[in-house]
Amino acid sequence: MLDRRYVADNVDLIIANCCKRGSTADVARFAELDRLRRSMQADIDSLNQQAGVVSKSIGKAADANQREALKAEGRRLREEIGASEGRLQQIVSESDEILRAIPNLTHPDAPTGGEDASVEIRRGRTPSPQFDFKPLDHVELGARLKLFDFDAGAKVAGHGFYFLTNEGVLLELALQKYAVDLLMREQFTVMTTPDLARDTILEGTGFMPRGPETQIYSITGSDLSLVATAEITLGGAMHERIFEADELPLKLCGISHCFRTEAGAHGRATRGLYRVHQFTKVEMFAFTLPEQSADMHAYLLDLECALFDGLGIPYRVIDTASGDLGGPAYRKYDLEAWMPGRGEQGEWGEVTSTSNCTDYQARRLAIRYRTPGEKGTSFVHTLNGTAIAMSRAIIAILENYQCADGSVVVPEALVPWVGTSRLTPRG
RNA sequence: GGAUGGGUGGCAGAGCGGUUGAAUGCACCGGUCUUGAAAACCGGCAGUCGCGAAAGCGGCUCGUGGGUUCAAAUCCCACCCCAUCCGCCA
Repeated sequence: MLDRRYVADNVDLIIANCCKRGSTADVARFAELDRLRRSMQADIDSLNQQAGVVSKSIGKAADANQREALKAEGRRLREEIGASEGRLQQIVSESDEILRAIPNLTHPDAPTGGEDASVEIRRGRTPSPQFDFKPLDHVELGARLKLFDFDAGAKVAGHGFYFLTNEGVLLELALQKYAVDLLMREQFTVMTTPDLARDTILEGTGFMPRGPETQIYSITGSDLSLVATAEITLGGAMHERIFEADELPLKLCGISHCFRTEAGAHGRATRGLYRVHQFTKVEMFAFTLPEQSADMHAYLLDLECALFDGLGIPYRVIDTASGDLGGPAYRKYDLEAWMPGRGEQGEWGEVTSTSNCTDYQARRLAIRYRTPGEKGTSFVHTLNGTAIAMSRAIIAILENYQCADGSVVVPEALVPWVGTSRLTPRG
């Protein structure tokens, strides 16, 4: 959420930004409502003041007659106030709804436009593999190696769910340990996190539970939803927190399951592990001072690169275009890994993403910091980044490390935990 | 699921229906003292919204929402949250 005052004072700028972002938020309507709100607030304030004066005078009334007259006057004023407040409340709630839908500002260097406008800014250290055979996709590889069971997943929970089996499990555990080890070396505080969160926390983080187009599973009869990412819980963990400036930046890393309905995504790259309703993810999250967030963002991106370089997976880095940033992000970088088994010739597929949300999440989550010697508090900046999303990392590993005989080499970095350097087909 | 207790300013913690936006302590800021620091002492110190160029003025806020009243942190109702104990349980 942006600052109400800032939006009201910069309507043209905000409209232009919404346009870049592909947001349909009715900013002009917001501005109109906010003007109305201000003038009504002024009226109510003055009525309140009058009522207060009347109330105080009752105690000093000369006689019973005067007292009754004053009481009547007070009653009349309060009724008038009540009516005005009702109308004001409607205006506020309508304008709030618009305000919440307005996306964050956009970094001036972020490319403008839709998905096609996104810009590749970097390649990973590992070149794309050249096969002298027709590479298989991860579904086929996994079937031969018995790494997952989609039939059982569908039987138990429906399409989009799966069981990991055998070394598939070891791969996932290895990836988690690999990511966590690196992040602990980088002084992140590692934690496992709740897989459910209150709707207020989801909303504070910029997710919309229970809408018609929601990506979120909700628990009926409660205000809880399954989290779509640990970003929600890690950000929510500091709800209403006031940091001392010297406590920042704070770097957290959370392991959670992620649940997504993927509403409206049917038919699009739904094969195998690519788009599933549940996966496990190691997520990075940072709280910073405003002046630290740009550097932190670059740092999170570097860590994502280091993780995938360390796995020997080819990837490219995308500077996400304005129309694809979603609500909270001010700027976003995606890592897209090369997936040789996708499509006809192989395709890039998103494996991680890191966003600088500036103060957009912090405002709704009420996460602030205090600077010694300065009055008041300011909102922190929040950033998030995928360390490793298990399902997609597994796709990238299987497809890039496959051999002509259907075996798959285990990335050097994972061998200690997988316990073998090669996965071979089982009879 | 059952029982009890509790939600007040950055924290801790008082609070009689009107003079309490809120005692007190801690923390914090400024000052005196000191070579410096500590201690002691003096002073200041909630947030937010509106009007205003500013100084300032005014409103609202004591978990949330309703109610009683001229007037509610204080009385009534509902709900939410937190803690502890009991039951169940990995």
